[in-house]
Amino acid sequence: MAKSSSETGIVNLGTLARAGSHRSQTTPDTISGVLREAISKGLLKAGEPLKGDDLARQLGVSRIPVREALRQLASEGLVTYYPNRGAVVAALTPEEIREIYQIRKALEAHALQESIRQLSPTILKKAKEALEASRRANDEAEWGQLDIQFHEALYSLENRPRLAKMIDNLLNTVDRYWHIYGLNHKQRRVFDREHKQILEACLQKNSKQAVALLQAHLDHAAAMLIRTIAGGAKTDQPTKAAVSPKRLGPRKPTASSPGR
Amino acid sequence: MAKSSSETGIVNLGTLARAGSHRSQTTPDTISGVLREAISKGLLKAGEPLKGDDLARQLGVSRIPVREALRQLASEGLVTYYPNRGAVVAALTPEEIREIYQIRKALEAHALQESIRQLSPTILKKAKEALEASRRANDEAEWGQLDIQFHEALYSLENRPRLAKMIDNLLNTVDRYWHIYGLNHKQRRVFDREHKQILEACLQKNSKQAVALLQAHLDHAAAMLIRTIAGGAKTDQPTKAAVSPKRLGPRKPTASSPGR
DNA sequence: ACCCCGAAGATTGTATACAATTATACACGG
DNA sequence: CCGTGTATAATTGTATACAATCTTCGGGGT
Repeated sequence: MAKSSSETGIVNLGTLARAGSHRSQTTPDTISGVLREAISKGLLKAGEPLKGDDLARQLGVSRIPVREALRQLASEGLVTYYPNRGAVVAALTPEEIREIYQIRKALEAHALQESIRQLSPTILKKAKEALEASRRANDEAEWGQLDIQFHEALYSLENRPRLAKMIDNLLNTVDRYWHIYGLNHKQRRVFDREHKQILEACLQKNSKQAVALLQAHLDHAAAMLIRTIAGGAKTDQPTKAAVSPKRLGPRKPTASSPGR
Repeated sequence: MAKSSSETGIVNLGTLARAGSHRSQTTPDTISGVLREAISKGLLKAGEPLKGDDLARQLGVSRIPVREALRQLASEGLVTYYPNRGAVVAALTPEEIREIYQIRKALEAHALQESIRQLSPTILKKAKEALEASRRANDEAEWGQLDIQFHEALYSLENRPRLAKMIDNLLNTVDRYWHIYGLNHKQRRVFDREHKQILEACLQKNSKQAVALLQAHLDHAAAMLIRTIAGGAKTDQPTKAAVSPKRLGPRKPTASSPGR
């Protein structure tokens, strides 16, 4: 078999698979985990084709489990599936990002509201520590992790697995744009102050204010991100205009959603 | 090959596949559509194993596309996947149902709030018609369909595909319990009155009240459903205790969720 | 009788092979 | 030069075959 055209990017997924904490019980889950991380961290560019053969070879498996992983990611919205033409990393329009942040606002506000009455000192301490650690973080990725830890600590998601999954899913979907533009870094000051305010409201069990502050925080983040993406000359790919190496036509992707 | 043990229930999926509107572009989507419908309509009982071989034979395909469909449904939460032991129809505990309704409340309240300012007369008329048609509906399923139409008309989900998908997904997940217990029928009066009130608030563009009424409506529905399930001697299966023909052990299912 | 162990059957998991579809390159006619 | 049609290559989609795992059932030991 002659070498396949483009080796699906610069990233070595095989390495990621072995190095990372992706030792799942099943092969497709391992693969979807690796790809999820690669996508949410911005290592794979939006629009980039995810070819079954390439991925399979890089990961040392056949295309069957790869297909299953891709289908799962498609169902999560991280990947767009074009029938008979394969999967590409999902590209989000500013409008979609806006929608996602609106949904996040609704879900996370709900999560915090429910959580705030039963916030134990232990949890509050954990949130505070994440916040403080984030001030000392010295790279983008670490700050992002701690940001998420801070938020999720306050939400008390342990007993609400569905809510947790939905929020995580939305986070994963937008995360990469923060990484790509290095926005976390630029906004650290602002976000840190907002986090501090939210935490204070939680300490005072002032749920109304905490929720309002959280919503404002998410609004700011969304506005920042959308402004950067829409306005920024620099779109998704670092230098050259290669959004879709093999550009995929205008055909619509599978809805894959419940039909009503 | 000797005949496989149990033919995956009483339902003839092959028929459903050909009869219904499940002519999707891809085989796995067709299959997931059929199964989604069968599950959400309550034709497949909670805990019932979904064996790859059976489904493949009934649908006239191989197990490969079936596996992909099952994985997608697992990602949607309609099916629970036990590694190396296959998939079963997801069983919801009262606690999970409560969680789902809380999430629905958050999402649908958001949807309605955003939608209400731009509700056109056309849309309001459509909602009203659905409501009126539901009064004339003479079976469970039809009423359910119109109920959903009424709600979704008011939410204006056309421009918010992710939100639409998430709401639909939650609906699909809990729907079968209403069908199984025939609860829609018993609650028609109450629900109809509540729908009417919501519609009136929308007509007056009173978004605050409309949202409050919607939330109360969902709270009532959740309470009703949970009371029935938890209290009802009749659990999920009609007569005999056959929740899991081949009972699946206590091993945990795959999380299949983003790992943090 | 009970429990532990092992073999047989059933079922899932995946690699391989092939069919179907789509993209690409190139010659041809306008 | 440009659009069009056709051959070729690349890629996806799925059936089949086989390996791995799990469940069940029965025998031997206690």
